[in-house]
Amino acid sequence: MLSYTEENYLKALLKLSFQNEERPEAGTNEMAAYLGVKPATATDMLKKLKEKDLVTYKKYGKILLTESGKKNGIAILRKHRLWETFLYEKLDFSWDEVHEVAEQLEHIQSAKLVDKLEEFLGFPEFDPHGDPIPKANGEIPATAKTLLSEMKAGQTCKVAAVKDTSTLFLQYLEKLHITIGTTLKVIEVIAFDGSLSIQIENEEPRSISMKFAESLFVQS
Amino acid sequence: MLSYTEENYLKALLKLSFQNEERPEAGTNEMAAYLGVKPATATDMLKKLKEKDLVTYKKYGKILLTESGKKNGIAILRKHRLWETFLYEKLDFSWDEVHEVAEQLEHIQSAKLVDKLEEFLGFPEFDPHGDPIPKANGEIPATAKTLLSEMKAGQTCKVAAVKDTSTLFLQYLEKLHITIGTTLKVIEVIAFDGSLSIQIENEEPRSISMKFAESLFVQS
DNA sequence: TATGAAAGTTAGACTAACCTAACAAATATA
DNA sequence: TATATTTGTTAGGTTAGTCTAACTTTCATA
Repeated sequence: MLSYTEENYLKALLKLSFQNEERPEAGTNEMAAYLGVKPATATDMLKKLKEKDLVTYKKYGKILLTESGKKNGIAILRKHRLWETFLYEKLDFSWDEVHEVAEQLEHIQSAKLVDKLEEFLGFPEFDPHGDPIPKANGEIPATAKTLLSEMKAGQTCKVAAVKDTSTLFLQYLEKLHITIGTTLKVIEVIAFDGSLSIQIENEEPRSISMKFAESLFVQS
Repeated sequence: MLSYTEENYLKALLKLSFQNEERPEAGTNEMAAYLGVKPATATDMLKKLKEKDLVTYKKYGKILLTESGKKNGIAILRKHRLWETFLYEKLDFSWDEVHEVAEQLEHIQSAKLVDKLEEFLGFPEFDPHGDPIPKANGEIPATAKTLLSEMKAGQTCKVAAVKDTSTLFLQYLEKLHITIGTTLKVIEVIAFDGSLSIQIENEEPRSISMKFAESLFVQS
């Protein structure tokens, strides 16, 4: 049985490994920063996780999840994303409100609960942010990797997922009526600053920044 | 903000106060036994709760919830019973499985979550065990107080709530096809041992023990 | 009403998760 | 390559919640 905190370390490591596929290992400071604790605290916990064979860890070395650690981490991510979906779909939470509550709900211990919840939601493949929901067996559905910023003028695409899940960005998306599945047409690409002119569904074209275009995954 | 443990102490005290309306106060040992900790541990925590003005506590004295403590306790009970209802109604959990998971879910912090959940469930007044679900304002719906054992031969009633929520009893009820709302007719009362012969809906009459009859609340 | 049992408290210790301050290793760069 | 910066570790301390063992108060009853 893993503690609340141990689970958070595993999830953090998993998320960090997703952020950079080529380099799935993380450093102590990186972990600490991600979790909002001091590096000394992370060092202690990493030793403990190593004892439990959840991570590979050597003094001054990089940290990597073991098979067991990965399995556990994925299980937590699965719960997190299923709960996010529940909050969004069934309880009418907005895009930017689901994360905080799901952070708590993901630690509820009950195998039956997760599986029943998944069934209740109709076995969704993606959460409200477009992130893939791991299956009970640990499989993770394939996901779009194309950024809106990679699109060329004239191309049409659909919003597949958000890369940046900060409240500010999510609220901005809501204001623009952009959600998962929204159709976007790239009207013009401004070479000068990487900004784009896009058409959201059938609305008037509007300009968005490069930062914005690099924060949305799309599917053409 | 209350800790997980503090919340459990408040809920325990509230439940103990319901068990005996005339005597809403509890003792240290009683609390400790209920929570599965040692009396010394309870003493420590009670001092802490007193500092926070959640209970009235004096050395060697009885313990009582303050207004604030009661309000907090009721809020937790509300969450517990709403989650139980969710698990039973929406996720197909059985009568005896809901409690354990709800014990965890009741500690999730989000005012919005509770209220949205209540709305999603259609503002239920009673949980799967027939216990009243406190409203957002702290009001607790009135509840049946008549025990099946108080019924006389010939009387008909409906099951309103279970007094004993032990797994063994709940599973036995399921086996007998008794649930909240089931109609029971008392055929005969055996003076010798307090056992009853009852008819469950339209099934053949069967005999139940006094212990059984004292564990079910009914409404005539 | 004196006294032994029951109920409750205190003192001291442990663990998990955190911290700060000081130090050590690794890495980047002048 | 020597050194400064970054990264990571160690040592020692804190808090919440728990424990055991010894002690004190209260209460029931002989």
